[in-house]
Amino acid sequence: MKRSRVTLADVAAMARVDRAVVSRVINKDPTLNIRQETRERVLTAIDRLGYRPNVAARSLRTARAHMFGLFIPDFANPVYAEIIKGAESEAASQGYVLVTGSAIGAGLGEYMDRIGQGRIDGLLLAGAGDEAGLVEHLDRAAIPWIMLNNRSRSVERYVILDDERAAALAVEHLVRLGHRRIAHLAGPAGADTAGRRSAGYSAAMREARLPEGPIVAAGYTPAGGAAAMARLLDGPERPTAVFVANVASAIGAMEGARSAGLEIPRDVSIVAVHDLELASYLFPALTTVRMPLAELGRRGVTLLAGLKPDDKVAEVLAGPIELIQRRSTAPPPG
Amino acid sequence: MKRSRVTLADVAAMARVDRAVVSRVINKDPTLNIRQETRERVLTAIDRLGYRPNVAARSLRTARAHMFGLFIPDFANPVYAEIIKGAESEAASQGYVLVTGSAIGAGLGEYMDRIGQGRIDGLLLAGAGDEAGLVEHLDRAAIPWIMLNNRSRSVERYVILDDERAAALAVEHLVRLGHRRIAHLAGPAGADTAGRRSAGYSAAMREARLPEGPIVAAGYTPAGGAAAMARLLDGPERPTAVFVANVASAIGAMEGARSAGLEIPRDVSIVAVHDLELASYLFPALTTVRMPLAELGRRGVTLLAGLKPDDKVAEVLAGPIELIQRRSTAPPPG
DNA sequence: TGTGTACGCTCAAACGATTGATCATGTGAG
DNA sequence: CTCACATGATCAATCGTTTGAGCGTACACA
Repeated sequence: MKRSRVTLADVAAMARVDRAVVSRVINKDPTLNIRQETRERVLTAIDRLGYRPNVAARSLRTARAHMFGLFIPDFANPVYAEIIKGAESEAASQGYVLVTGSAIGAGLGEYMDRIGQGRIDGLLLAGAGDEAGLVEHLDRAAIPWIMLNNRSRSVERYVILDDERAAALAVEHLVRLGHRRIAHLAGPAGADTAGRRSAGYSAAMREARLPEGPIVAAGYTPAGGAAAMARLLDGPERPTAVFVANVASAIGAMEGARSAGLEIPRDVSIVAVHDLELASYLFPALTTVRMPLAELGRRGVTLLAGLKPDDKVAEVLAGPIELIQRRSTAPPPG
Repeated sequence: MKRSRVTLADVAAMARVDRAVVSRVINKDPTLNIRQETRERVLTAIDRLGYRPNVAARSLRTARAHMFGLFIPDFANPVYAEIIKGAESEAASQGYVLVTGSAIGAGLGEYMDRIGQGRIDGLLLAGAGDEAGLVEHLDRAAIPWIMLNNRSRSVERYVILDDERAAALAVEHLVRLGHRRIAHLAGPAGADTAGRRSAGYSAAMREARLPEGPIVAAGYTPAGGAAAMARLLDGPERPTAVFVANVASAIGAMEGARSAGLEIPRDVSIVAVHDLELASYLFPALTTVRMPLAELGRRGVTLLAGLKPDDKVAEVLAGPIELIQRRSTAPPPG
């Protein structure tokens, strides 16, 4: 491993041209008029020396880092994996590097301080809430940012999915199977996605002229789902189906139902929002509503690339939302 | 949102000192001798102007980016989430930013090109194989790097876990329950972890004076696990227990067993390497061997911070490895 | 009075790439 | 023969920080 500290000047010297020429060749500057032979000398020198541009110098001069950040609450939640994939591939095709970070033992504020100024050209925030001071922190950083999957209360700067429609699809599926007592295992009280899915649930129930079943809120985790399911099944009129706001809670919800001595789907049907590969391997395989999460990440990057600090973004991403029927839903008992 | 392009010079002007003083105050330069009053003027100015150091300029000057990279194959694999968490928190406490990326539609080579030179001070590679040209790419980048969980064939530059011991713990658990026909659902043929876990399986079987059951390799995915399990159960002498090399494949393996009409653990016991929150919510809850994955990430960062490009690292991380007994293992039938 | 030295700062040269301005040379038109 | 202009480059300022070296003042000591 040899300490390669090759600079533009080294390349220029080898190719017997000015540094400016090398720079323009690398950046394909259209104003550059150059002989084919000279260009080749430059290219050969770059190759022979193994030259790679120094990002710090370039960023300093151009005030652009060609890097976007993506901030998520937790890597363990597989739902974010999809978003990351979409965002990464779109960033790559636009010539940006996407870097993903999460807030472990540190809020966004501290994270932004460590990121510093000029390291990233824009920030995507997935799953962030309306934490106090969040917007202020972002604005202090003076870079464009967009929230994914969260309609921030304070500013118009978000891309979301059609969660209401996703919820409606799930509920309609249950109604079509013949269910009438459909409960709702909702997301955490503060979360915007949770609110929209609950709204979709209510709308669909109204549409079907059914009374809203019991509704219990829980975090988007298996543990939360299990606890909430226990409470749902505790009531006098046990629901025959449950619409779960998130696949992670649904995994816990299934366990909760089993602990209560129920068999899925014979005694209770379960359908959840967000599809994962995992869903087909659960027992029973979980019926889900697939959302275009990768597309959400992709769209976020695209918007970010063309965004100025004061621009507004308020978009509900159009994209395929479909019910993936598996084995966790069936007609009600009796 | 105001375009904050505050520089050292602005701060210096406001505090009526030289830029050098501001710089030294910020970096807590011990050689700086300064009056308390002056220091306070500087601090106030920084605060009033909302100054944040420009990372590009700093990196250019110091040739350090204070950023480490972590490269993983796939965000969807929850095993990496643990590694990321450990690495992120350690990086933060050392004053580094950790950025995680994966190779989506691009190999490490292209990724490194986009990362450029000088953006990161070191790279952690988790789950990378011995792909051709990998080491060359890394060496061209002229930064320290370490492989996690993979004993690279070509260079001594890795931290791994004691996979053999993990496998032995799993097998011993099965033996203790009374199993004698213990099959092995191994990892992908090329993977180093797979090899070590298989070695551990063989050693433990030998120790118990049991014949090695059928061994089938599969990728670390649910789909791979399901297919492999089908083949395992296809033989003449059906095993009464299966040691699965990875929790993701185990999820598929459980489904494979069910498809074959078997009940877990009544007909077949299953134990897998790597614990996840998810494991308790599967049906039946999966017995696993917990490995110190977060510690692996943490250790990687620590080593990276003190590594010079030519240093060697070859470490088997000592750390707690324990069997988490749940419901997927029981005495053999009969 | 001269000298040593500690204090509390300031000066200015880097770091490596980008880019508007400039320049030398050759060619064709008038 | 001169001017205009295209071609194919070069020059040099600039981005914002860091950091070794330097500088003025005050005070102590001989």
